[in-house]
Amino acid sequence: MEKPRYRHIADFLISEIQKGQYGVGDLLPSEHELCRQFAVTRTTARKALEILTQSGFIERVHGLGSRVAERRKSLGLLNVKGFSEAVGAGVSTRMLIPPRLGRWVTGLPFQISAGELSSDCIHFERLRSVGEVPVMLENNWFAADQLPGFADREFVEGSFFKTLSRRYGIEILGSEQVLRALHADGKAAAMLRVSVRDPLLLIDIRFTTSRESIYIYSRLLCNTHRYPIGNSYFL
Amino acid sequence: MEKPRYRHIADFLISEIQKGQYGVGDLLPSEHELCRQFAVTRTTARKALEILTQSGFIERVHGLGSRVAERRKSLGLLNVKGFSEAVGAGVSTRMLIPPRLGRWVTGLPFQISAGELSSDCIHFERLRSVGEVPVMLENNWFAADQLPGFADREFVEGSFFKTLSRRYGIEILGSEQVLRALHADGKAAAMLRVSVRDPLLLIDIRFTTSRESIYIYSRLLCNTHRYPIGNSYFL
DNA sequence: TAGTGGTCTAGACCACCCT
DNA sequence: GGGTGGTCTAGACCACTAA
Repeated sequence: MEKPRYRHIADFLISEIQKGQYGVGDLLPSEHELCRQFAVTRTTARKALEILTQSGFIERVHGLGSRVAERRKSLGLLNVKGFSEAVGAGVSTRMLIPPRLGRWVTGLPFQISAGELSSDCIHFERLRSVGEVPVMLENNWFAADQLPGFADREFVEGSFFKTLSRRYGIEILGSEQVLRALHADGKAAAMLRVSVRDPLLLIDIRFTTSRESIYIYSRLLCNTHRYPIGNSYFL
Repeated sequence: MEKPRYRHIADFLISEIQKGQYGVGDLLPSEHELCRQFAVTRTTARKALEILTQSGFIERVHGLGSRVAERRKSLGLLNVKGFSEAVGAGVSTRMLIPPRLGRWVTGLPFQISAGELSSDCIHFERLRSVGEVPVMLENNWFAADQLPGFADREFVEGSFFKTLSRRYGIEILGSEQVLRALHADGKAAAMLRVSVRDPLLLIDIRFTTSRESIYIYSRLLCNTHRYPIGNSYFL
């Protein structure tokens, strides 16, 4: 039942990175250094570093060390290449409904657990644009009792995921997505500045996190006409 | 420059699985058995098995062994949960244009290399249905010179990917996808039995494979009205 | 050249599965 | 109980990076 030592070491290093003790590009302690600090052999220290590698926290360079990596390039479809990455400079985000207590969404293609439903729900809505073109209407829901004080403070660097990581030590581990194409209704058409009945892409996402009981539910409504949604990943 | 021993062992085991020496659910030789066969220590044998685990070839069960797994659950969007898996029994595939030499597609959001363009192109088109409902029109393109004799034989168990794996030893390693919602044009509407201007989901995919020079290009046109496209993965 | 990560050996103890 | 995988130790040699 005890956590293995390599897991302990990995968790420690991850929390250090999340706390900002090591910035992007910095070198983590070497394998031998970790062996000394935690009184383990290199096999064990290496296994810990391997976890960080495969989770995308570090890149290992032969002869140099373990370098803290740019965080996750493609986390499902939410990290939208072709707009927040590909387009880069011209991307902006406007908060339409700031985080606050609200009703749980209905109609998502995921089962929301009884535990979650018994908690209050925090919801917020944002509009993402490329230049002056609105391209994505984004809604997010999650259980309030797991993230105390969430609604009271600004996001870390304007990023929801950075806020989860830095403030609560929560990492996104994976996601489940359901995609549909549909006609724009009146409200969506107005928000995304398209015609009613124009085709839009609806993406429902359930993110799993490093805390077992916490899921993040997102619904993205995308105008893909000018900026299609890109997504890549590798096994 | 020499391949490490664990890589040798992993490659050997993968080729055995691809050749069908071990079927789904079968147990691979145990770690100790591999140690004997390849005259290595457990560390090395384990590292080989870890590669197979992370590539999705096997599942390891404590106290039992390494069991050959059902191949890849979520390979990008092509392996469509919510229809070919979720719906299961009622799924059918009809070959509209069997594999044959054709023109390279234009208009995909990927750069097709000069090497590929200088080769002939094999193309085929399939229609996938759930029960009587056509839900996806699928087109595939790839360089003919890399897969000799491809057009001359039937698919292995009706599966394109199984054919690549069993016949050519090629595994899909990852994919890059671009998504758009668009109006159905006349041809698409007829094929998918929807109205002209109904919203459809267009998915363009570039698959990377275990052979560096080989890519598979796919274009999927999906009627998501009744059967949305599902996709999940984990880091 | 000193320090780093990559590979590998030869053991050990334990928890788990099956019979 | 016998075999399996999970964890861990205490070394070794090598290739790579940076000063």
